Amino acid sequence: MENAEIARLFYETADLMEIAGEDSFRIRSYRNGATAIESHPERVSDMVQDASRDVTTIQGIGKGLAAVLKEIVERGSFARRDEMLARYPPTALELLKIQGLGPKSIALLYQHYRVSTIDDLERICREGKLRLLPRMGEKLEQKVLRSIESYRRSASRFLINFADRVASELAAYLAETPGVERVTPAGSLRRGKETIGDVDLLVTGPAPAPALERFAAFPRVKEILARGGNKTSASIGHEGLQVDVRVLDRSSYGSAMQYFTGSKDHNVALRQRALRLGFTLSEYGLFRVDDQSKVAGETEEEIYDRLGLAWIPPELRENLGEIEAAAEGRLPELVRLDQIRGDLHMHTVETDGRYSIAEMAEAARAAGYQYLAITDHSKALAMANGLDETRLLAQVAEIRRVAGDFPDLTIFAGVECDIRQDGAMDLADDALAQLDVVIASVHSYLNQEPAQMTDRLLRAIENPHVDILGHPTGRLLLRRDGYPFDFERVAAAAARHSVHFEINASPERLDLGSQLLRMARAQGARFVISTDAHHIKHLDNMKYGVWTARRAWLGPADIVNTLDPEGFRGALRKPS
DNA sequence: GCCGTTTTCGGCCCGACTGTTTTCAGTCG
Repeated sequence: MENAEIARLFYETADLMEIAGEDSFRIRSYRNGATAIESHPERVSDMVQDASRDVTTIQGIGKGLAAVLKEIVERGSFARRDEMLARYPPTALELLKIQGLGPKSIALLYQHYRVSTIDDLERICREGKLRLLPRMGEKLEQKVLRSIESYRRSASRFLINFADRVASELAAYLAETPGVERVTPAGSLRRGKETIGDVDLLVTGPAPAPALERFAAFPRVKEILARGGNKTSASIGHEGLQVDVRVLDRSSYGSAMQYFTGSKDHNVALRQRALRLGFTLSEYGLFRVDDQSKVAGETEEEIYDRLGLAWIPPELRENLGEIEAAAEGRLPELVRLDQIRGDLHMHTVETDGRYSIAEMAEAARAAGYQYLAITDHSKALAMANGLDETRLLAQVAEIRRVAGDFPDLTIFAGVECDIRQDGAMDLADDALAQLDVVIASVHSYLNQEPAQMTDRLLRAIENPHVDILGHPTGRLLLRRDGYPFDFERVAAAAARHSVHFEINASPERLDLGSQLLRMARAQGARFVISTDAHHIKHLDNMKYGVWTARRAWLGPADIVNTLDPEGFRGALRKPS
């Protein structure tokens, strides 16, 4: 069983326990355990089955959860989960996603009205029955109805490029307020998470408060959700992205940045550390416990410093070992956007791109790159007018010709070759042999059995011409899960054959994601970050790929396209 | 249910806002 699946059982049970009103510390232990399992680089179910291994060596797993793990591996569930599911239907968990309702209210709704689905909840609200329950009223009823609508519309998450664009636009708008000095995004956007639930903007300066008024007057505000002296929340645009704007005093700007950047798990661990050292940490600063005197707050650096830690890059703040690493001075050197020297996956008008080879090269030059690879689709992707061998070789000649006009750039001739149903390449080996770079990607038959998909990918990796595995899981964020396969086996094979995994920087993919990247690196794999550009403006997406790599603790040495053109050429495999 | 530089027992992160109440529980981040 995969770690993600075990973690899901833990999270689900913890949520149900919360509705059941069980001990909150025990619930926290289940959640901590889930996080630990989720991010563990090796399959925990394998450890459970190996008598010589001990799962309690994993931080957050003790005797109790070890027994639970054993039960899960044996029969796919465990006693406490079964007991919870007997008390509350699993659909009740969905109600936790409705804003304004928490576990207590959900328990109450279930007790009084047997509400266990979103549809039940909507009916109860419409009938005016929610307001009859203790501590609930008409306003909550309206809020819940609005929240149901928004939940149904979008499942309330957004692609990172959309959130990033809204944040930049608003930051520029708010920065024009007199008295405002700085506007900075915090939250999951600053951490570079794959998808974003809402955007936090922090505003400071000599007199920042008027920024809240200006925010409320922003033309694209759809609905004001909350309005206080320090914070205004609104949903923006017809998409309804929630943006929270907070105004802050300069003296606590650093602590607020730290606090609102999160993640929650990182902050909890940091506050625990603060307490051990005799401090208490909040969004207002770091204070001594004994006399409440403030010791830090203006900058994040001084807060981390007073806690005996190096400053931790936001992408690492998930409480996945970064605090320990910062304490011991062994934070990794993370790859930076300015270290990327080439983009290795892009399409042209020859298939489904919008620009010519020369225009793409021009855009790559403008992005400051030393090289690029033209990698159009192969013939199996008929819908995209994919290339057969003849057209491909003609394009190679054309690439070589255009390259003459760009003496300062290396233009690699490549292809994004389909991996066929059985793992064969869509183009003949002698054609692939003419190319500098071959990306192999799956675009069809996504519903194969995991074992079949594993064999398919392994066969592709074994083809001596293949250099890169393109968007390796095929996922589309918020739309489609990746196809399942034995990731560890594929990663080990990729490492063995020097086939690099692509980190596809398209915000719709971000594939591989940070979780699998860490597993792949543990197997010895290396990576390229590419944009899969179909348009010159897509080259700008490189930064999202870099964020994803950073979230996986990857450094420049892990990323092959940080090398110069000759170095990169050398890192490609040579057919033996 | 976890964990240990004070601890194998007794702790376990912090504050604002909302709506419903008149002193605060629940939710949220």
